Amino acid sequence: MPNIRDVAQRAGVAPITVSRVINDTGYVSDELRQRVEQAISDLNYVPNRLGPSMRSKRSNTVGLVVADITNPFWTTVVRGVEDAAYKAGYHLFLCNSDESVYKEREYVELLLSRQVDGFLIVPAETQFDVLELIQKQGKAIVLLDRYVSTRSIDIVRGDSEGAGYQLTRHLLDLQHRDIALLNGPRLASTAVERAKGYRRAMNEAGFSDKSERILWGEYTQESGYYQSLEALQWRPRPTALIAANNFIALGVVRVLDNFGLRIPQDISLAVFDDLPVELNLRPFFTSADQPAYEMGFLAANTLFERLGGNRSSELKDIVLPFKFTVRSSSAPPPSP
Amino acid sequence: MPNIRDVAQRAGVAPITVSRVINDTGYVSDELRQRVEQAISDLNYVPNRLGPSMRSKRSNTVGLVVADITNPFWTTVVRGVEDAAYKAGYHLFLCNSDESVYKEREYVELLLSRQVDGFLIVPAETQFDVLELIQKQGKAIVLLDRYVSTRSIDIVRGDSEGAGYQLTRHLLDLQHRDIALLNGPRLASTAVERAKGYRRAMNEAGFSDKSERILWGEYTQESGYYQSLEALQWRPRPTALIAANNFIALGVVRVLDNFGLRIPQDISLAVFDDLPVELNLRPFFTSADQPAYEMGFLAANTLFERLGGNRSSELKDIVLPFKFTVRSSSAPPPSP
DNA sequence: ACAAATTATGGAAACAGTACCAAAACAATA
DNA sequence: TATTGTTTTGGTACTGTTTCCATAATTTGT
Repeated sequence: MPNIRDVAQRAGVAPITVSRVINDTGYVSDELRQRVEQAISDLNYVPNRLGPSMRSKRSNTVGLVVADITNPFWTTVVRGVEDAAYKAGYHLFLCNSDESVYKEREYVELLLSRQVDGFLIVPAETQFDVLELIQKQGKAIVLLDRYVSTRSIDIVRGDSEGAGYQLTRHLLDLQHRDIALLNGPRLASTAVERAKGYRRAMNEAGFSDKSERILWGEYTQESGYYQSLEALQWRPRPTALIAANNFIALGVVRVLDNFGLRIPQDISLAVFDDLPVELNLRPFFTSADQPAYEMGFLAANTLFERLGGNRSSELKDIVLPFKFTVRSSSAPPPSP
Repeated sequence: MPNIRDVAQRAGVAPITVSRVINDTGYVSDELRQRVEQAISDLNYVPNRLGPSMRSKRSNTVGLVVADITNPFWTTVVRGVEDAAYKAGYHLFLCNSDESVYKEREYVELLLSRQVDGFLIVPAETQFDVLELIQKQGKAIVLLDRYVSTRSIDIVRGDSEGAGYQLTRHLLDLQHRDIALLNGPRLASTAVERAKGYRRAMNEAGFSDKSERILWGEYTQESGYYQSLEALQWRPRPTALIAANNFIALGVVRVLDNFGLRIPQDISLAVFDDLPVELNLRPFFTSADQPAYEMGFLAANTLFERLGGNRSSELKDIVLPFKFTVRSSSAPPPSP
């Protein structure tokens, strides 16, 4: 692989002149420019951006750490990030944390050593000390959807609390009284917020905190499966379930199918963030959808802005509205 | 951000000694090692891997260019790649080509200038001259699923021809005679192969090439929508449709729903690569599933092997078997 | 006791590009 | 003609780390 000196030699100029041709900076006569361009194409020269990155301490790369790109919600977020990065001339390092704090830390350290300019992260837990590490290195961070206890970080997130309230309220309005929330991990801020919204709606409807029916678990289909198995054993049996994400909902449906319980005739179901409509054969879930693509796009642009210079500007906490859609998975409870 | 010299100074040693401590190479006395480790933690020192990358011409990064991570099939492939990369200590640059040759080229050039060690690519078209560019730079490539006309490149792919044959054969066995294939782009090798399999089955059943019913389009829901609109106008109307991927199938379902045509009573449907089962509420499509995760995992490992040294070994063309599952979207044609 | 091997440490150079400074050639102005 | 400004080109230094080589210091072998 030729370097800038090889090109310079072939064109009979100094390396710096080649640099000027490539980057279109400074003065270069037409004659030299032509000779340089010829040499570049003769040698199939591709400039090496590692050198400049070392000097300028800017790599134009960003680390993207998500829990699992297999989940269509995050896929769409990633897609938004990617589009924004493409437009802004940044490149993405894709990392899957699998909700593991250990893997998260490992990735962050590796990304730091690769000199990424900034981070887009979905933190696995609310306690997030890796973050300190990043900030000590003077790198920018923007959180995706989930916040952490240290609040001094930019974040772009969905309105989990509001969505929790809305879904619960919808079921209450249908006259449900026994509503179980099949929630995500206690350590995910989104799950905490969803529970908050649920509680607010329940309290407003005159239920005390004691009648809370919250099951903490994970954002997986398996978790949804076991959570609904458990919820169905409660007496009185819940007449409505709220699934804290799309995967949990899928686990729920499997269980209800097994038990021969019809949705919504026997039991109602409302869901957070849903599958993207285009993946759904026949849209069915009453759901509160988060604007996944916008979340990714906005978060990335927030990061790039920070990297562009305005480090001083105030902390951002962008909360995106959800879209509530009533479909056929919710109805009034069966008459007793 | 401190560098290795800062650490060395603080520990009262030479930079090279710090390097030895970090990488656990060569001889270092316990005393110095301890002093160095202290200095590292005092300064929050994170080694910069850009320097060594420049010297060694190995960045331990790989460019991953896919058409669209929004498609669950590719998402799963990417996930397989990511897992393999994590294990092998590589980092991934994620790029979305959107099936555009232009974007593809742009990304490849950028990735080259970032000194990636190799490429994992889903080529947008069968003609792929960007590839030459890569090979001229002496970088390794492994293709994902789709081959290109120049066959001198490693590839890991699904058995598109076999799956095409199997799906068609299944419908023929059910006594369908008018079977339309709603296919992907003419320039995608997978679509070409799927058509081949379809033809082979049709010919075997005694149909001449003239009775071919192939509609070329794109691997999108929209394309599936318009393709099925067209196919339904043919006389005799097809009694069965084959969708060349999951998105096309979703477009088909939308149209059939609109027309009030029941699946499979009025018309049968068989599908390539399907949605991952875990995303399907109630699995429904008779389908030929490609092993997406394995494809990504194997392709990545093939690349890492090449990067590990055995450049000389012979060309690989790994064809993965599909999984054929009969579900409720296919049945005998309605009696006339 | 002396040579040889082992352990321990450091200096210089190299990777690729560009920012900064220097310097020449030429044109325009006083 | 002298001065100033503009255009054009190049030399040097710097980024962070490690490979290669050199040089001690210490231990082992005979």
